[in-house]
Amino acid sequence: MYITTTIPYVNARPHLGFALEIVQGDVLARHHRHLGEAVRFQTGTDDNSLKNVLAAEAAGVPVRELVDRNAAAFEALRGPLDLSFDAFVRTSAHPGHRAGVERIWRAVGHDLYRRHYEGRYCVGCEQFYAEGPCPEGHEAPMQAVSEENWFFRLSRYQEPLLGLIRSGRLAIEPAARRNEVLAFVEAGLDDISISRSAARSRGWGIPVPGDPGQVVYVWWDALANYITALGDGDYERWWVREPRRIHLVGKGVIRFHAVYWPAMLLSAGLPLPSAIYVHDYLTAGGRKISKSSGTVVDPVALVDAYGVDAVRWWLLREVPRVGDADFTEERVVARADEDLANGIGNLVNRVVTMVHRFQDGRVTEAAGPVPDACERAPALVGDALAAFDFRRAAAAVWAIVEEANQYVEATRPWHQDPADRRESLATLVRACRVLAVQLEPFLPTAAARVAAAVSGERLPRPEPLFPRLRR
RNA sequence: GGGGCGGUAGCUCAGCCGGUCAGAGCAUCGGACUCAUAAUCCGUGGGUCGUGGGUUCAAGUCCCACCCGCCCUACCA
Repeated sequence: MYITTTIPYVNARPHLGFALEIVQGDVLARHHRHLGEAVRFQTGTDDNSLKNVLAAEAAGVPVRELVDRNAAAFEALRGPLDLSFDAFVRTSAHPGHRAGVERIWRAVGHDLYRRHYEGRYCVGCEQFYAEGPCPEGHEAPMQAVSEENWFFRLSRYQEPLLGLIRSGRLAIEPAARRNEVLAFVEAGLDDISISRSAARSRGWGIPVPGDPGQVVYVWWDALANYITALGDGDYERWWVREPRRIHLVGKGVIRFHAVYWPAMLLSAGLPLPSAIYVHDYLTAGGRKISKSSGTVVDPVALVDAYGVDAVRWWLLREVPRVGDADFTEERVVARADEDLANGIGNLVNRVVTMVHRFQDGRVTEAAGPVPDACERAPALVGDALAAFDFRRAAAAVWAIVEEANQYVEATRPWHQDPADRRESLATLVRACRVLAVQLEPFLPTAAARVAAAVSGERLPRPEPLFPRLRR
């Protein structure tokens, strides 16, 4: 399975919204590796946008410097968020990217033409708008643009796209997003400008092959990363032979991924992604996350404050598949205390403590069945993740904890005779081991701690696995 | 203007093709237990399922209109 996240602009440091996407990708990647499948999980940064140029100008630093610094901050999410991406692609630095963009440009040459264009461009969106203020609320004034650009005959691909999307060969999830894209395509597609003058780009970006006065439109450039970052051999492996090529994207960039990108690929005669999963946004305290309103949440600071387990768990356990989710630190803390400290941590702790108190740390193999949730979890998690429902998947893992605690209450090992107790504790230890396995894609380090706490014939001394964050 | 998605217990939400669907979790209250990070387990509370019509033997569950929120799209003025 080939999984990608979008590659964010690096005009600023990463915020929690991107953390959501990359953690979701990480869970998918870990889950499928767990199943023994070959996985490539790729992320990166969009270095070439005009937005980055303007941010650098505003900060009074060279573009290269600002881009390098912020891109490093994105790549550095790996540690704090426990990410397992296999490749990190920077569009201004990856050795194969520029050549790949040029190759694609030439491959779609039959669909390109030059045309004078006038429009109003929102740098915040990296997109043209008809009139009125930027619908996304970006404050930078619209740029009146009048220049000759390269255009792509998107209009040719209306019917092919409709066929692909309707047939499901290009899956778009959730269904509401698929319908949204269909409605957009059915309304008719205009050709799109895919270059800008080098002057307007301040010389930043990838020059149009054979036309150094023009720079490739940043979206065209950025989308290409999904295949340019694959070397020749990997391209074949991951974009041609691999049947599952999945893009994780936010709702704001759906059109680029579900319309422009597939059309590019069709024009170039290349395979399309197999699925696009569109997640919605996080809000912070009920407000849209934005720099201007001071609602930006730094995922690294959150991890510093509450730990990676609390942050990942909240993102996975509470963010719904459809619809925005509201972030507050209180919810992160409450969820962590409830599920991690009082739930998983306490369960493992009470089980291991009993094993030590009653059996000197020794545990045997369980003869009887484990709680149902242990048996059901793998299938439930698999089904939920196949539907990109991370919350439902996390709930299936959580059910193990719930049933194991119920098992403790039902058997009351401290009142059992030694033989029965040995069986009860063996069952509980086994349940904890299953829990550790199932938890791994979601909370890799926590899962390792759980596994270590219940491994071996003689268990280590119990230690709290999760700190209580409040109370 | 057109299209789409939501509006279900205090909060967050499940409820697919109509007939135990009026539910779960949290919070509240009560009880149990003592192995555990005062953790855990059990029970309880009752909300006209946005509003008004309609179809049906039967509607959160289908149809129509309207109100509210959000999204996509187009832009009349």
